[in-house]
Amino acid sequence: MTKKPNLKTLAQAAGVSVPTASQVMRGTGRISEETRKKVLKAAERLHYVPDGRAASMRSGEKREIGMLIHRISNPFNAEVISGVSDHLEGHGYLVSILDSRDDVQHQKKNLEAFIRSSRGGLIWVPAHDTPKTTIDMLRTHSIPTVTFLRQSKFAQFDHIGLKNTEATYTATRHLIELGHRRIVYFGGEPHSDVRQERIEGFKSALTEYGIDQHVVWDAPDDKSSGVNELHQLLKQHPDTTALICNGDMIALGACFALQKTGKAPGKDLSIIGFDDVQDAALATPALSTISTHPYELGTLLAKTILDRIADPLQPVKTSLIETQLILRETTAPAT
Amino acid sequence: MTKKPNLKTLAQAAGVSVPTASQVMRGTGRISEETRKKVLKAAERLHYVPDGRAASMRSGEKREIGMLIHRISNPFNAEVISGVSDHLEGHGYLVSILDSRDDVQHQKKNLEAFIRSSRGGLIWVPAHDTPKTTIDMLRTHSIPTVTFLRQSKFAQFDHIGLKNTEATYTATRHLIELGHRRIVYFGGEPHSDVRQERIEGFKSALTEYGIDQHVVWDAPDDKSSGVNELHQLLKQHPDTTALICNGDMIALGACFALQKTGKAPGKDLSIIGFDDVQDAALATPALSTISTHPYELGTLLAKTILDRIADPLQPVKTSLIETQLILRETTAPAT
DNA sequence: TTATTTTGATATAACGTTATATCTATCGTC
DNA sequence: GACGATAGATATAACGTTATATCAAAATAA
Repeated sequence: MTKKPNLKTLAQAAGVSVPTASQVMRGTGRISEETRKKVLKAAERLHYVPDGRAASMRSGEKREIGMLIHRISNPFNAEVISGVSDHLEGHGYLVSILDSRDDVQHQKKNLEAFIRSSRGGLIWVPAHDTPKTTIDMLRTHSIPTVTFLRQSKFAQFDHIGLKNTEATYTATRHLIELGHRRIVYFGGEPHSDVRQERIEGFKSALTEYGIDQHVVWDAPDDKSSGVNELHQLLKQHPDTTALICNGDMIALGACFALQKTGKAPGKDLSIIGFDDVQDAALATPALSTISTHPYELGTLLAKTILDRIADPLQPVKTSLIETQLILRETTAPAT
Repeated sequence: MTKKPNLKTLAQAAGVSVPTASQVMRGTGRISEETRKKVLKAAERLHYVPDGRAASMRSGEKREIGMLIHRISNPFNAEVISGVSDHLEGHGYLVSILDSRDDVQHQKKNLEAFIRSSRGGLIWVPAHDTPKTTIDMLRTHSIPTVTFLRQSKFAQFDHIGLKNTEATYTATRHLIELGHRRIVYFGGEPHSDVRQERIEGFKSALTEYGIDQHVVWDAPDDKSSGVNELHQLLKQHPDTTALICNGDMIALGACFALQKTGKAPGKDLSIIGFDDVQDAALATPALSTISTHPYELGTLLAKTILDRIADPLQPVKTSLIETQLILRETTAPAT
């Protein structure tokens, strides 16, 4: 087992100096065709790969971007990641993912390690209730950062978000025009800012049509919670005719629970989800939902972080992505 | 915007030498309580964070493990990742995820960048048809590597896998004992070794019971493919009474397609999935499936890579995880 | 011809750590 | 009071790169 080759051994093998070898490997400087070939040949033979740590430390360039997100298995996030990776790989960056599991402890640990590792930038979905100290940590080390989905209360980072208020406003209005009057906002956790925005759109549509019963139901955003909580909800508010859900998963859970009791989503209770995950279109009945454009969001994130890295002092930017109401089979006129 | 503090500025601020500051930060060496406090105070004030690149380069320690997997959004993988992270974070490692999207081009790019970045180890699901050159690249740089799910044909790495053959053997046998005779292996891609193992178990059970019709149906492992391909399958093999599926997603797709045509999974066609994803239990009807133990698998992966790092020359180990046949509502006696 | 530029290479220092060796007090021991 | 041992600090070099300055030889210009 021979030791790992470095520039020194490579230079010796090729019969040139260390800086020359370095220049050949990077394609910079003035190098004759002859020595170029010599070095490349030796590099091939030795399987030489530069040490990114040393290179980055000396040059100050960081060719790695981290994404710290709240749920790695969320299919929406997976699409975003694809968009980010495709764009950044094209610019020579490595994109690596960290999972905070929406837990501030995990998040803190990950961020500390992240800062130590000196990457080029951070694309981040802050965990719920992220404390100010965590934000300060990032600010202090002036790491190029873009948040998405959730915006930090405490610090100004570049941000790409969704037009949440507009989205739920449109969805709620659609339900009202179908004749629904008892509409419940279903799911999400109380502390979530994104959810707050969505609730705002929900309420403003209701208010606009003179409906003053604004029911909001807290529940985790997953499928099993949708199953369990729907019963509670209907027990407490039996006159409910429609749901605006905080996510597709809880919406699908609600559909499932409804069917178990012999009722039909759409016919007996109109349900609108959020995200348009793959399952939404494939469910029975197919779920009406609000579609975002995750891949495009990813591309925009990539561009934004590159801009920020290129010019760290430019003013902070916020972009909001349009959403689209997709009507499938779980929405119908109120009876 | 002041410059990033380093050991030198920290040492100056605390009025000590650089090595002393370093020792305090790492808690090594002989340090008096007095100077310890001085340094820690200064570190706090300056928000000092060590540069992991420099530390790692000098000490040779790499406190970061990479996971390169084929589908980041796969809920099974998410569980594995949790298991790995929980264990490795406890040992002071940062776990970062790379997504190959099961594409050898992406995989190669990612691995090259990975090698440059000099991490401590790799936990890897090789993409389908991973070429020998890619394996050689890893071997040449002698990176501590553990594969899981899929094993590399060309190189000997530590490996954690599933008892695939045993799993499908048991499942198939169960179907036969329920009276089924026309059983089809449904889904997966022809090149997959894992699938090959599963097909082996499937066939050996059939053979054991004297059934010599061994139908295997190729199809991508996602839900929409299950929906589309089931019709083709039933057209070509109308006497099919049961399916062993290559994954839960395609199984759920098949259930869905069946229901669309007015038939009932379980009653009209028995279906067994693989993985036991969250949706399997929540579907209507609930999916019978083969459960693996992803979190435990993750823990085992973490332990294995730590062992390998601790002693790179020890003999290669392979462990296979037990699976469990979970009977829900999509399996019933043949009529 | 001499002066000047260009080409192709190299020497040197620096990035921020940590390992190793070294050094001075102070302490305990007989 | 002489000696070795130890506590607590530091000097120095090294990890593997790249940026900058430098240099000799060849090419071009005056």
